[in-house]
Amino acid sequence: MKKRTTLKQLARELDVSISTVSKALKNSPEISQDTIDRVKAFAKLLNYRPNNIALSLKNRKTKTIGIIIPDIVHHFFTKVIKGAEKYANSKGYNVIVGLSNESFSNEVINMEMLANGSIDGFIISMARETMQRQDYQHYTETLNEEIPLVMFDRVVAEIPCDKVTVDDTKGAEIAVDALINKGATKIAILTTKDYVSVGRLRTKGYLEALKKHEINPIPDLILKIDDELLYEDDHLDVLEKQVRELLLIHPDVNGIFAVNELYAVVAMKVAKDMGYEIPNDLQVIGFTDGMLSKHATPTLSTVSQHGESMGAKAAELLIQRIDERVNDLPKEPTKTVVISTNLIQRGSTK
Amino acid sequence: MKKRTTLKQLARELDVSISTVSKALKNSPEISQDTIDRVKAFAKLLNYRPNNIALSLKNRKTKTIGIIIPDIVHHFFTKVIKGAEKYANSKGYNVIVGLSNESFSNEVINMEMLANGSIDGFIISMARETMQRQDYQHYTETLNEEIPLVMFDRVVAEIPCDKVTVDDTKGAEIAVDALINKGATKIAILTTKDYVSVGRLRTKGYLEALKKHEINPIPDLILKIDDELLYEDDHLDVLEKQVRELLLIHPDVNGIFAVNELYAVVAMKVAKDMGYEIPNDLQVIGFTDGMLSKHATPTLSTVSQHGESMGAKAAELLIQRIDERVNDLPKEPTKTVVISTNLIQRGSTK
DNA sequence: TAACATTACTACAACGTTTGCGTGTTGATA
DNA sequence: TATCAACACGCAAACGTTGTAGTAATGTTA
Repeated sequence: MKKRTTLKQLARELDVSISTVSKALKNSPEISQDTIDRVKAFAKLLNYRPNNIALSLKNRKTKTIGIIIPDIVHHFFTKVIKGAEKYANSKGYNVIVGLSNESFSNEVINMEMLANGSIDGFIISMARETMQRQDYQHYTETLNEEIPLVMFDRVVAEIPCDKVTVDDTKGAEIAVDALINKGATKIAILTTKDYVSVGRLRTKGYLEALKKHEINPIPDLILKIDDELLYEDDHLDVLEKQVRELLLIHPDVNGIFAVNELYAVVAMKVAKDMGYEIPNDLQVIGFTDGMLSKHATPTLSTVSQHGESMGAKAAELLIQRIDERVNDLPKEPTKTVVISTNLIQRGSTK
Repeated sequence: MKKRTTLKQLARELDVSISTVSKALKNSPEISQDTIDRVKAFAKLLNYRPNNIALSLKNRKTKTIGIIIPDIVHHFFTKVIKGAEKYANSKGYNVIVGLSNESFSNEVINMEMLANGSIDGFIISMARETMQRQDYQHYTETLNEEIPLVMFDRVVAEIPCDKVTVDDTKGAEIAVDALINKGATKIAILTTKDYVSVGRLRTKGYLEALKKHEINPIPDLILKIDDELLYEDDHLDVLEKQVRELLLIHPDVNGIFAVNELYAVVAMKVAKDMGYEIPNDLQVIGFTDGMLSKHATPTLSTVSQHGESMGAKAAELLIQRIDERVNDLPKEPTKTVVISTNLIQRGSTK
């Protein structure tokens, strides 16, 4: 294996010491201009570039952050990565992604693979299985080892770390409020099982909006979908069937709020099949602004989560913590940044 | 900053040498069972884990690969990452992602950030700007430094490295062939400017299918869209306008082949607006099987690229090269693996 | 009992950097 | 001409590992 150019090689060929070469490349005043020029010219010739690994070892920091997400084939997470990567890069950091694939053990393994010095900190959104199990040991261990950790979107109160979330409750409330103001009187919600924090919170917002308008919630209209394997192709059928049943039993539903865009699009599809005209007979609002919302027919009104901002904010918080740790600054109390949502009105509402 | 447990600490506390600790943890026969047990117990107690960076420095390999892609908010690339990550992880590798954002300089910067020892090899899909400029210096430099490089999807013949592509020409040909067999007689293509290799190749396939059926290509029906900024929201309007004009001038077009799913979905939308009924009046096939295809109305028939397989294959080729390099094995000639596409028939074709 | 083998360790170098400190050579000053 | 700065550079330690070579203290053999 060819070895890359090192200081040692430059030193040998130039017949000076390694330290001289190192210092010359850094324009140290200890070194004569003459030598500096010689060293630099030769270094350029041999295309010398300092070995990052050696630097990481010496400085005890890697300038790399790890992002662990449940799934990358998912517009929202993708946006978050983009935002985080952009911010991190601007600060000289690289980004390693780990995919938990919604599995607890994958999440643990991924974190262990990285927590051995490969990264300076983590940005994490919990795997579904981790939420179900409520086993957070790997997070606390990470924090015990003083590896900074920032959670986003799917967070949990028990872990004392910085967090970036969306105001799920408020976002849902605003969406349902909008449906009501646009004339919807009987509104269903397509949500997830309660262990998914975002599903729970958005359901809460739905209920609050109803309450505000003095509408009694009807249990039948609250569809808690088991999103296990939802993104696997076959399992959308289940969702379709449930929505169809709902509309058969309650044909006068004239508003649907879905906690993600996929549910919303599927609901629209079913409704259209059943003869509903959107948005006249039935108005629909989703959550998460992705490709589907933009290009569905009709285009889907949706609550935008600003994934890119979330990613950038998470990276910012994390890098602050890293600095704090490296420079032994006093520890600030952990904070939770709430990124506000906003409702994007499109064709699925009046 | 609290320091993590190191061999040195263990050694000091156990009152043995560092090497003894190191060897004990590896069950070296040089060390007595007694000592091995003591060391291991103590190591466990202090939660010792070897520092990866130190190992990377010593072994001169990082067990990390870099993936540079134009954009992560893109279903296809996301699939590729997923496939690559999965394979890489199974081989003990981590994945760093770099986003070029379609910009040449970002691509170069990202590669330079990583080519200083942070990674063992690259998996790359070219930025649009790089394709336009045809400036491949950073690739050749990387190869000169003997850093293995595997290109996928957007590849270029000039660079002597392993490649993973899709049979773009064949895939397009099959799609257009299918349209013809299903009764389409006047088929338009929505493609990109020629510097995008996949656009060029898919156009070629389109032409070949026409030729096979002895249909004369009509220049008007070949829409080469400038996809600069296409994924930025505003610029879809341009595409819409072009498709509308095409259908106004040639209202008897009864087949459309689009080189990606977004073009296809937009085309369907315009056509529906203009009163076409899909698939009866007009059949549409896209390329790349993503979320949009699955959930558009009607669902979109599409040529699947098998992104995940591509990613896995790219990672496999790369890791082979890394092994080859590390173990000083004889260099195999570079190879190009073509992943075959297949046509997924959905609602937009008869 | 001298020579040798075995056991169970330790020392050291190396991976590629950075940096504080030491040092030899100049030229200027007293 | 002895003293001293300034200059220009080298030395060595450190970051955390691993592996080779060396070494005491035993036990075995002739």
